[in-house]
Amino acid sequence: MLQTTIEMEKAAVILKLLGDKTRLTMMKLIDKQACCVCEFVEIFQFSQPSISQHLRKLKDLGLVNEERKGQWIFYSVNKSNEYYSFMKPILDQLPDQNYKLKELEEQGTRISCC
Amino acid sequence: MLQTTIEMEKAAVILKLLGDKTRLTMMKLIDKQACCVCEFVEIFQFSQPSISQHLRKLKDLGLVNEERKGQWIFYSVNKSNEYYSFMKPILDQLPDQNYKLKELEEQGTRISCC
DNA sequence: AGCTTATATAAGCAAATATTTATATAGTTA
DNA sequence: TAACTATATAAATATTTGCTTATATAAGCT
Repeated sequence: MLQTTIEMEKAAVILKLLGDKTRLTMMKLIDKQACCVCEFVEIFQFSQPSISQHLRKLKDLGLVNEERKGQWIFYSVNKSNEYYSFMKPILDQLPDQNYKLKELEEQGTRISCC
Repeated sequence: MLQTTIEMEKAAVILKLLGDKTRLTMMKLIDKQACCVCEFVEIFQFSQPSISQHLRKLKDLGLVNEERKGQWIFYSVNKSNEYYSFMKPILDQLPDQNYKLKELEEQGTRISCC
């Protein structure tokens, strides 16, 4: 079975993006289901612009999809991106992060959007 | 088949280290055979301290082994490190970098050590 | 021992990155 | 249309990173 390869330059850029705990957790979360910005703000306890800028970087590489639903914008992993197969084994080895969403629900902090 | 997981914190740290093109290329090279510092200096055209500092970071996480042979120190991927299985699928998807060593040989720039 | 070669460490600096506050845009609702 | 909510963008700033030069350490050679 011939292993598909990725350009070194591109691989490094993607790994650098994933090498930030916030973005890595985001990607693991939205690999399973779409999340909106306000959820991330709650989960990570960073300012909204900070969250938006992380998402922007992921979007600039095409790693995520955004879908507007009314005033909310939902982000999810773009599984048809050419580099998804490169990232998949990484994401698969990460522990499930959905408990973070569950926590929000329990706190009742999970906002109107979801 | 249960997928082994890695702590998020640790995963992010490792990905950040691999998210540098120099270190990523180093790791791909020494996944196959040990290389010494002087080779890296030739390959990457950075100062020797710069190379040593990259290697130091990899060593601090236990990702590489160092073996002294006389005045040279050879570095190789530490395959018995607990996180090697996390990195392996990444390294496997990278294009082979051994042509860089071949180039050194052809130039005759490949130093005494090897 | 003294010189040379290979590597590591320390210190300084420049570039890149991530955060914040302030402001703009876009959609929703009264 | 005016007020409100969600998100994006811009600008300022703090932190981190990676490089360089200078210096230290360690091994080999004469």
